[in-house]
Amino acid sequence: MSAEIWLTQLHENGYRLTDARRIVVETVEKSARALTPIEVYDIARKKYRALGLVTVYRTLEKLEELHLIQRVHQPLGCQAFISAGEGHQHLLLCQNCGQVAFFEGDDLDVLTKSIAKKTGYQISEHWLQLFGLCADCRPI
Amino acid sequence: MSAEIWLTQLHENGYRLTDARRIVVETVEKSARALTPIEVYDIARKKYRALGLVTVYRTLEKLEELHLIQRVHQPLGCQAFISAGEGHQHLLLCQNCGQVAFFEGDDLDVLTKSIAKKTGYQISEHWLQLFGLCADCRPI
DNA sequence: TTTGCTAATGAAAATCATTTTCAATAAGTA
DNA sequence: TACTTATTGAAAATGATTTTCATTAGCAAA
Repeated sequence: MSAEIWLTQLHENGYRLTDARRIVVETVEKSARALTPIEVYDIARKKYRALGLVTVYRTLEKLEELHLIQRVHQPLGCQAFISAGEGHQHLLLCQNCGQVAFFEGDDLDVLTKSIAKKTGYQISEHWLQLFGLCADCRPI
Repeated sequence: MSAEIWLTQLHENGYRLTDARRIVVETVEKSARALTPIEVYDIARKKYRALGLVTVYRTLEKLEELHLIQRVHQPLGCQAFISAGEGHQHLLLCQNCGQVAFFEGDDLDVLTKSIAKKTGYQISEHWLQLFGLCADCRPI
């Protein structure tokens, strides 16, 4: 997914294309790890000094609404965002460098059905996230 | 797990048993759904008027540290706590009433190993959470 | 092009959750 | 019972996020 596609998506949904939005989109889209609003602000401001933090919050909000980015939940906090994978994807986070990898939702169906039977719940969604060390960070 | 056991755990770890702690423990332990600090405060204060919100925060912090409660991550926020299950457990949340059910981590090993192979990550932890409607809330 | 409407902006203020500070109190041991 | 010190609640401080508002700029229509 490229920055252009994100901008097109914004435009098609009635949002105007501004310099501030272009910079925020580019920053988030480029990053291999999840970024908090402040981090986006700090990085983006290197290229666009006038950018306001409020605009970062507002742009992230819109990108999330369009499912172009997703919030990443971690033990230390849940304010960071990463580019959303296409389709139903799960996250794999490197605990050392923060790099995020995506993987397919594969088969949780069997587990889900068994849990539904045991608990009486009607299950409609699941969150799965793995933590570990990426190929670069793990010990040899 | 009963409130008494939690209090014993606190005591054994060098913490004093106070009325404030007893009330907070009882409130969280009794609840079938995850409660935020403010919710704990509001409920607990009905029985113990003098309770301070700060004490709620501090008590929850200690209970989490002793793994007696755990934080629950949800789309709308991640500040709520629920009594922790014993051993490695996952959560199943009712999207209507908020009730929380626990289930065993069962076998994610196969999936985990396959993902590790594909991505090159060394995987050490996983988070799995299911959402749905509990037996009482689901349509007939 | 140029114009005009209005969405979008950034700064400052407001809000909300959480943490820190501090003097008074009370738990639990000696 | 007395003493030590962890714990308390109130108030202040902090930090993240949201709201307000006057100004600016995107972009559709002329």
